[in-house]
Order: sequence, then C-alpha cells, then structure tokens
Amino acid sequence: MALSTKRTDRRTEALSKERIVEAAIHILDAEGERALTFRALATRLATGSGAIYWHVADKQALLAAATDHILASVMAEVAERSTLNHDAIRTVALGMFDAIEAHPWIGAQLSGDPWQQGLLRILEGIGRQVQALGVPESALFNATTALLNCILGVAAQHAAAERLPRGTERSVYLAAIAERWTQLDLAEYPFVHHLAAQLPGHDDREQFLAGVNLVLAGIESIR
Amino acid sequence: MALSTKRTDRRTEALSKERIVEAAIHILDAEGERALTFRALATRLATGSGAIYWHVADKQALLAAATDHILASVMAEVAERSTLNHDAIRTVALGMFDAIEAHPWIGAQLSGDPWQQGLLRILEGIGRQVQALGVPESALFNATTALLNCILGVAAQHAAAERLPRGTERSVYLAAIAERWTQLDLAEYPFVHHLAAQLPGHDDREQFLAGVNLVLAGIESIR
DNA sequence: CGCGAGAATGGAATGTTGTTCCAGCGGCTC
DNA sequence: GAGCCGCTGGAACAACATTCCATTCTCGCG
Repeated sequence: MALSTKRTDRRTEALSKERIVEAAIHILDAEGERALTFRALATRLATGSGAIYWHVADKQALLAAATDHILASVMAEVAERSTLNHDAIRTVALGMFDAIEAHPWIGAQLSGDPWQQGLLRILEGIGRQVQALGVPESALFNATTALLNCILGVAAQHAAAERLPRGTERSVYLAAIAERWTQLDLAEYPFVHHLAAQLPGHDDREQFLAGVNLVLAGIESIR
Repeated sequence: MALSTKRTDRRTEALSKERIVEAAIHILDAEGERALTFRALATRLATGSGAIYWHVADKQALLAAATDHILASVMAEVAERSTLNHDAIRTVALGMFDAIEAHPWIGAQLSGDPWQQGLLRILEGIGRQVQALGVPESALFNATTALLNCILGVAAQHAAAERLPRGTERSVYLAAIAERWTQLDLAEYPFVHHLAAQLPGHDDREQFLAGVNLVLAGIESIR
C-alpha cells in the first residue's frame, strides 16, 4: 500500500515540462526575474536541478517556454473578442501591453530574443489584420514589424523597471527618472528637460496606444 | 632612473575610466558580449579586477559607459551634417542604425535599459526635430518615443543576432530563421509562412528606414 | 628633503550561478 | 525474477561578478 500510495503521489506530482514552466512563472511573477534560479526552482518542485535539466534544455529554453505560455494565453483570449482590421490590431496590441505589464519579465525576454516562438503568435495575429487592411505586398513586412516595434518598445521599458529592487512604486520610479533628466545640462538637453516636466503623471498605456495609432495612420497613408 | 622610468610608464598607461571603457569596447567588438568579463578586461589592461572596480561601479555601469561613448560619437558625427526636420530625423535614425550594426552589443544594452544616459542624447536629437516639425504639444512625447521604438526594435534584433556563436554569417542566420518559420503549422501560421518567403534577401536597413518613414507619415497626419 | 595620508593597484578570496555528472530507483518487458 | 531504461536527486564543477586587503605610488606639507 505504501508503495502504491507513493506511486500515485509520484504520478500526481510527476515532473513535466509543463509543471516546471508553471513553477517558473510563479517565481518570476512573485519574486522577479533575478529570483528564478535552478536551485529555487528545484526547491519549489521538491527535486534536484538535474531532474529539471532532463525536461528543459537550459535556462534560455525555460524562459522562452514561460514566455510562450503567457503569449499563447494572450492570443487565445484576444481571439475570442473577434474584431476587424484596426480594432483587431489595437486589441492584440493592448493585450500584449497588459501581459507585459502583468509579467514584466516578459519584457526582457522579448527584447532579448524578438524572433522567438512566442512573438510569432503576435506577428501572425497582427500581420493578418495588416494584410486585410489592404496594405500592398511590398510594404507588408515593414508595416507589421513597425507595429511590433511598438510592442518591443514597451517591452524594453518594462524590462528596465523589472530590474529595480522589488516593490518600487511606479510613481517613485518615474519621479526618479524625471529627476535625473532635470539634472542634465539645460543648454545641451532642452528637449529632455521639456519632457521631464510631463513625465510624472504619464500614462504608459495611453502612450503605447498613441504609438500604435501613429503607425496605423502612417499605414493608412501608404495604402 | 629606473624609478623615474617606471613612474613615467605608470603615468603613460595609467588606469582611467576612459582607458577601461576603450578596452571594454575593443573586447566587445572583437569577441562579443559574452567575452567581456572582468578577468579578460584585467588581463588586457595588465592589472587586476580590483583596480578596475576602483574606477567603475560595476559591470552595468561599464556597459552603460561604453554605450554612451559610442552614442556620443554618433551624435557628434550626425551633428556635422546639419539638416532639417524629416531629413534630420532620418539622419539621426540611420546613424543609430549603423552604430548598432557596427557594435551589436549596443543592442542588448539599449533594449535592456532604454532610459540610460546614452539614449537621452538620441531622444534629444530626435525630439528637437519633431518639435520643429510643428507637432502639437500634447503629441510630442508620443511622437518622439514612437520614433525611438523603431531604434529599439532594430536594437533588439541585433541583440539577438549578437548572442549567436561568433562568426555566423548573416545570410545563414536569416535562412535558419526562415527555415524555422516554414516548419510551423501552415494552417495556424499562414502569414508567418508568407513572410518567411521574403525573409532571405531582406534588407535590414531598408526595413528600418521604412519603419521610420511610416511613423513620420503618421506624424504628418496629426500635425 | 622625508614622511605621512590618501589615492590607486593587483591578486587572492568569497558567494552564486548555470550546467554536468553520476549513482540509484521504479516500473516495464522478456 | 532479471535486466533495461526513463527519470530522479543531489553532489560536483567551472565561470563569473564582486569584495577584501596588503601593498605601492603620489603628492603636499612640515
């Protein structure tokens, strides 16, 4: 009986790539990117690091799998609210924005490896709509990657914020940046000074959407 | 005399932040990002790692300083060919593109920390021209960061290529990506398949410029 | 001229990390 | 039951960023 119980336990809690990825995501979300080590992961899964390596090639693959897991659910959710063209693009883009905001470590992953599996889902989702918009063949690639750049941009921004000590308030962070900007030489950096003033109280989501709209307007003009 | 000679030598080859940064850039350019370790740096400077730490806070600061060093020279060079508005923006942008292509490790640095000193130079350079373009106050920030996103996008792409084993041919790299794309499920990724066909023989610089032009066109439309 | 304080140096030591290695266990097939 | 194989857990390893410290060098002051 003891044996059978143990076996059941084993089966129930059997190690698998999926279970590993879920544990990794939990650590990443709860304690940040730096806290994800194979030791921490092994502890949380009550096993050794060697066992994890049997399921996952290396840390990069683990992070890629975790990112893909999140992005897949983003696209799945977005796919339900089926809209068309412009609105569809905005919906996908905002879905990405929210995902990156909720899991900032994705930002580092995406900007570090933009052609990884996960982003292809987004490329596909956006590209189809751009195509449906009637963009000429020759400009398809450029228009789609321009939209992707908006996403990579916000990803980079959140990746930077992610590296901060845990629990830093967003407003404090923005204030610190504005502070640094205003300390620059006014004669040399007049424009940056100008921007610093409106940096606090700045809405990321709005900026992101404005960027997307700008690109969409540009696409309209070449259609 | 021996003493004086030794002292002179010391003076000539005295360690300084500048000399350290130059050595770091040399290693980064010659052997890639992964090769830049404090050991390698100490060896190249014929000193110990402790001495380096006296001049540089940590590795992040070193990379930031190296990046800033390059970006400063980019802006200096661009400033000479003084043009206006659209052309000035394109000139700055292309200068950045060329810099990232020549020193791909900058890509990783920029996308990892988009608000670092170095990028502010670019922000300033582009922002002024956007302002001169007559963009309304409320859209200034958004328009400028949208242009920056194009640069961050190409930075991320080169950062990914940088991580590859040394000496990988660009065409081979592109072919490998196209190969991966065509192996995706055609039903699920029709658009990616479509793009894969035109991925080899694809001109990065042109794509970059097209993205910038798209954003510029969008800016025109809200002016 | 000497001498002392602080700047600067070089290399050893420390603590983590990703990764590899291996001895063994459990279930499966003959 | 014997033997193989997928899988496990944890020890061992190499590399790294960073810290520490004993020593040397420089320069200004008495």
